[in-house]
Amino acid sequence: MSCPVTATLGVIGGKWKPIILYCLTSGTKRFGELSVRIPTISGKVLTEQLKSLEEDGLVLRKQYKEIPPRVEYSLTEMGESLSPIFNQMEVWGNKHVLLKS
Amino acid sequence: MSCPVTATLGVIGGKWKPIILYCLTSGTKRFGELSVRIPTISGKVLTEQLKSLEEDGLVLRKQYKEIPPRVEYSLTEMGESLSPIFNQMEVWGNKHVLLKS
DNA sequence: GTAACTTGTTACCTTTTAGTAACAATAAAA
DNA sequence: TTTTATTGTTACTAAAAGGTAACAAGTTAC
Repeated sequence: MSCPVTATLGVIGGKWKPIILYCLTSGTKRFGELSVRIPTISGKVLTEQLKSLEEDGLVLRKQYKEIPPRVEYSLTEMGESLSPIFNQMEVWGNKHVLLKS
Repeated sequence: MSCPVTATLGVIGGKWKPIILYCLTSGTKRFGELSVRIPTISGKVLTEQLKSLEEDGLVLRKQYKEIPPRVEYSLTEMGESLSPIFNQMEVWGNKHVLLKS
């Protein structure tokens, strides 16, 4: 594949990944915190997407051996490097969607 | 909805819209040209997505009354304003995906 | 001793999304 | 006169994605 945008979308594209990644740009979050911030995603799907992001090296999963379980998700360096994309989305959304209504 | 990134993704998110929009950043394209540049999308879905993008004011559809039909798609001013987002995706894709292999 | 806490997994079912094939329309080329 | 060209639409089918509910595990609080 020679198109860099297609390549990027292959990793961060889809219905849920961008929002999950964006949530993590404001710092480490537990599973439950992510669920609260993204209320429309089901637990099953959140688990699946986080696993996929971890496999792609964008998200770090840190599990504490406690009961009840505690798991923290954060961005890797590669995940952090996505921030310019989300910054631009933020700028655009403020200008073209939120200020419209 | 108060999150600008969620707002942006509501308009340009999904499996196909980003790539269609990105294709159009390099200028007006006919339906057939888009099909060639995005070979994995079926005609049905391309029609559906273009219609949705048109309804959201990102894409302009210009139909010529000729036989065989000729239809040209281009970005509106609002669609053009997305380019910083795609530029950042281009930068990221080159750096983190394409140069890896 | 029983319930609640948290982060999952799994099985099953529903919904959404997407693919395929047939059809339309008509002027120009073969 | 039959085929080709282009951009769709529609009906039907297949695949992907997502939702729900049950279950697990062990410590702490009731």
